[in-house]
Amino acid sequence: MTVRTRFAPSPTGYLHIGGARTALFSWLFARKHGGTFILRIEDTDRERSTQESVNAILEGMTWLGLEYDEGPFFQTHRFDRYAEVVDDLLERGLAYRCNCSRERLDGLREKALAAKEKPRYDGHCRDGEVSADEPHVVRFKNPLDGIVVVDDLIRGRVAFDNTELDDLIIRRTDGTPTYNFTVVVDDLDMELTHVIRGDDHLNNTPRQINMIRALGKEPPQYAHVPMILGSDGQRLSKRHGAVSVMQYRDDGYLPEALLNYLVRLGWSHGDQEIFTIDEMIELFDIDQVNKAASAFNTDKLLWLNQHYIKDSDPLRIARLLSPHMGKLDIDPAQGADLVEVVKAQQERAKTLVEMADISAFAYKDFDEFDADAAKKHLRPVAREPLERVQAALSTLTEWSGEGILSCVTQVSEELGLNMGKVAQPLRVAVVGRAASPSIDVTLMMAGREATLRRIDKALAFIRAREAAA
RNA sequence: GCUCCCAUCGUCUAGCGGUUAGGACGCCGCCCUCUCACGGCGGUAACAGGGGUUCGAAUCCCCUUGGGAGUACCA
Repeated sequence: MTVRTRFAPSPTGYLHIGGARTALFSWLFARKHGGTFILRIEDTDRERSTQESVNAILEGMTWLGLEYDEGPFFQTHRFDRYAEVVDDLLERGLAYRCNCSRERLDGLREKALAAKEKPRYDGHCRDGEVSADEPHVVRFKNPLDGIVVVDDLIRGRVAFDNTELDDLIIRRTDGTPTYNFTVVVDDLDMELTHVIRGDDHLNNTPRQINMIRALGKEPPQYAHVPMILGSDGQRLSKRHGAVSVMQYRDDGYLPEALLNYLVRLGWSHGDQEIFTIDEMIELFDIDQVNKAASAFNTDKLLWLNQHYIKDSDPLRIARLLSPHMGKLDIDPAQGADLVEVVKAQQERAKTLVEMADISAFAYKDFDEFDADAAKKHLRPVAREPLERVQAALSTLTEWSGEGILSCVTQVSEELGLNMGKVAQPLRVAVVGRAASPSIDVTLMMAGREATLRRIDKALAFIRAREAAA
């Protein structure tokens, strides 16, 4: 039997972290077993579904590299099929028309709550004959007794009593089908073997199984993955910190870092933390997935992102970094070789946004010195070292790392100072702040002109300071 | 309220009857060092509580507590 899994988001928003992980697990499971991964858009809620969301979800999947083999299928394109199945159920007496009023339903609900019971439809129309000509919904005839067992790949055996379930609506008054029903029809029609989805669907599963059985079929295997919580331990939701996966791209994260982070959220393979995509596919196993919800932790994502930035081909990083430079009004083609910049900054940046920020000095002058750095390093004592190093640098016939370094060491030796006493003021003068790659690389990045010019500026700064003292 | 699910360091987790309860992120030291990083070394820190079962429980069972989900003519 070929494995067939699906990811079935509803297009009522962007692809968020939780959805992305569910998609990842489904995708990995299919890939591991040489199966098929299907994308299905559950857009039966026509009020809230938007094309914009569909695009956002597709874009997110693409960015993460979670390519699907079939789909995307849209449920709104399958209304004829759902109608057909509802009619069949109706004919076979496994579903019935119901015209109970909103008021009656509300009353039922209130009464149940007052009696400390679970609100349930009472089956009022179950045996009645509501005409197809009057407004009505169609309800599924849920078994009245017995238990439904969900053999969950992650949770184990979970049993529900049929008396806890009621006759759910499968077709609305306006003729459109409802979620729990379309899922059943689709999962069956698409011949899914494994349904991997969020924990929040566990309670829907017994109803779905009952419908599947009514349709004369056997349910697929289920695996309900736990939720992802926000860093505060609260549930991640659209209104609570669940940001779009595309936001992570914009914030300078690499897709492989996000994927690696996500796969370790709720799943593990011994003590291993770093997984290539191939390793994930090879090692992933659904029954190694944790049962407990887990909290999203940005620090760890940051660590992974840095790891992947550090380990990646500089050429690729440069390509990904480019748009972030653009946001800083920098055209990387004008100035230092971006690939060289990446090589110099690879182990200094946790995100591409940060890398762009700390590399800007190689392309344009900064507005002002970082206050702390200037206070500490652009002091009167730094004046002579700066003047000397500037003089030495200006005589360099070739602007090279070796030449730059020898200027700095030579000046520090002449003045009997530690190299830091020369390099730090020089660094602050050229970069505007106290941290940058090694001094030779830094000056190479800034270039001869900018270096000499900025030293002038730093010297002016020191003189002004002396004058003020 | 009712039904269902869950519970190991702050966080992600290993553990699947016998371990000094391991790793990772973070944090704190030290080393490296022209700064920042990287890297190396070391440290901090957990079995929610209570009952059982057992020669022996983080591991199995029950209860409590605490989280979460569902309870829609949403998905």
